[in-house]
Amino acid sequence: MKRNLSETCYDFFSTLANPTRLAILELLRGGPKNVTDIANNLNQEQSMVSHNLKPLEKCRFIFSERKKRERLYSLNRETMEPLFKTFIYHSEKYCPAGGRCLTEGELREQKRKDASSKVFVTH
Amino acid sequence: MKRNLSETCYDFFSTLANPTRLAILELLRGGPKNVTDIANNLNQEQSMVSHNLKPLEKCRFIFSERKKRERLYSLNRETMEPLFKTFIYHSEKYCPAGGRCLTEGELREQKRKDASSKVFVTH
DNA sequence: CAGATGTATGAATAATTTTTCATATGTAGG
DNA sequence: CCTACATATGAAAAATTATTCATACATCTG
Repeated sequence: MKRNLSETCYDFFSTLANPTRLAILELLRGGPKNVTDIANNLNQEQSMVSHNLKPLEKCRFIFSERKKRERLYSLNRETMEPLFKTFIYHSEKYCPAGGRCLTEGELREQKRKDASSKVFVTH
Repeated sequence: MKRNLSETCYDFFSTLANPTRLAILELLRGGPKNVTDIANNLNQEQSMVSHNLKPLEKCRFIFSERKKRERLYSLNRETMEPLFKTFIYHSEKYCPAGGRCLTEGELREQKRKDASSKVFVTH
């Protein structure tokens, strides 16, 4: 029952496509934290943090273990660091507009640059 | 005006978090295609394909160039291949359930395995 | 075991995103 | 310049996802 990339990737990327969850992942780069700490750090409700931790753990971007009363969440660095690295490389090379995607005008400008510097690749 | 990861990553990952767009990216691994070809291959409306091509190009996951009447879209392999590679590695190691995220039961089972095989990392 | 602390859950509402359909724009050829 | 082909766009409707709030559950401590 092999499934193709586009099917299997969807959970993976949609779990990452959320500002709160990305903020949690970034926070956990600094080390394991419990739910309350995460909520305080991000200025978010505890229940919202819990709701968002669930898909992150389901996809195993984070791990968790109980420690006394609390539950410590930690980052799956093996996956997340390469992912962040690819993002950073891409955004620095292709999206120099402060790391975000391009506006219409910026896109036109980039395409012009690409064309003149032969970076443009059509394969 | 440096922005943190969680802000800048959002466009990047949310553009990938869509089945149609993932299918387009996968299709373009096979080489450049025009809009009509993509629509036919995916059995989707042309307008829907166009709508989905836009964010992909905005984030520069794909490039495009006009060729006579049509417009040829091609994959930014430099970004997409490492991304797919990270996904495949992750899903094979952490989500052996056919490449998708885990169900409740599967997650418990995995955590048990992690614990016994010392793969579990808390950092 | 009662209370305190920490976390998870369900369900309603709110917000965002996707899809569709009609139509506009852009380009090449006769 | 008229027509056909190729692609893009806007706006409404549909679908999905996020957020909130109340409350349940689980664990530790005295």
